[in-house]
Amino acid sequence: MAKVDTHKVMQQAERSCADHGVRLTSKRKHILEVLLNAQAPRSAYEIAELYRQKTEENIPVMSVYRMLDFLMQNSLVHKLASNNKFIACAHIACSHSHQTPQFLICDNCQQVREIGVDKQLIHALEESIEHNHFQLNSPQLELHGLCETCQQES
Amino acid sequence: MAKVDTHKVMQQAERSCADHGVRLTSKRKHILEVLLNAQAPRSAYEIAELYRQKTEENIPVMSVYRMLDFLMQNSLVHKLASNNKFIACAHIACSHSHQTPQFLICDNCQQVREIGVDKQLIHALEESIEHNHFQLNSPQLELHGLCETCQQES
DNA sequence: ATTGAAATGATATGATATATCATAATTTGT
DNA sequence: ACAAATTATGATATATCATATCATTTCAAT
Repeated sequence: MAKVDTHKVMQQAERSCADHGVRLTSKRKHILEVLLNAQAPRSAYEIAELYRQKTEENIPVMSVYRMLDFLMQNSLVHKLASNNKFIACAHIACSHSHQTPQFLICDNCQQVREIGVDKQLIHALEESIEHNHFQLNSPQLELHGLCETCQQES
Repeated sequence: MAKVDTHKVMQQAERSCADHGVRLTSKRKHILEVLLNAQAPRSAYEIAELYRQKTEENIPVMSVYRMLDFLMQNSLVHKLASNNKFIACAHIACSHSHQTPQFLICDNCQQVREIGVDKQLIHALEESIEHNHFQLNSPQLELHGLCETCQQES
């Protein structure tokens, strides 16, 4: 997870929500900040705990799930289906529109990189799949392996 | 899920286990048969229920998980991480060695096709990823969308 | 200020998965 | 054929992830 300028990202997130006429409430902001500051993907329950530490207020896990849903709908957060954890989008502050995210998940340290897989490659993948008469929804890829640091350790 | 000759597949599974010196017990066989006969991926709890119907014997879910682990280790079953369900490998009876599986998951009818994505494509994907200094474990891809039948219905 | 809509809380419960210790079945060495 | 060791399975408890539902609060528009 590359370091991000949390403040700048939050500003961009607020602007993006304002532009879309949706409300980035202070609780939703806290959730997003928790994820931005996290060093790895977090489960909803972990997020609730981090929220408590950060704000000294309890938050029901139910609410965390709802806020995560909101943040996902607005492309501020992604869910990693392969381990049931959530991660802040790495491209909130980027100007370009969001493409389908691709994740490299380190099975040793759990860190995740959100990469832009070559567009042509994705396109080719889609074509290959449509040969099978299958209509792709959203080709979010989650690829497991070892990050550079953890490769060196072993 | 294409129709398979269950009997033939089971024979091949037995041979494969024998070759590897591992025990395909009758309970493990039942679990595999349940998945071979299923029309879609099943959760461990669903498998336990199907097992009961098939054999008229109760089986603890804990045991189901263990047997699924065994079957996965021996490439007879795959787990779909994106929906926490299990599926029999579509290539048990194929002679060629198992490659990394790629799944097309229909979000409408839940059916899954295990396809061979073009090898070159996978290779290109791996290269792109290694540009990011990431060492891929096993690029199992799970792609969500609509199968041919369900496209026509909508 | 009133009202309607959206957000959040509270509570319950369902669904998925693992830890751990006990028992049974199978294999192995003699 | 028997005992010991290994492997497989059972039983029980509990952790973890997620959703359903109804109540209350907050916010925005008039």
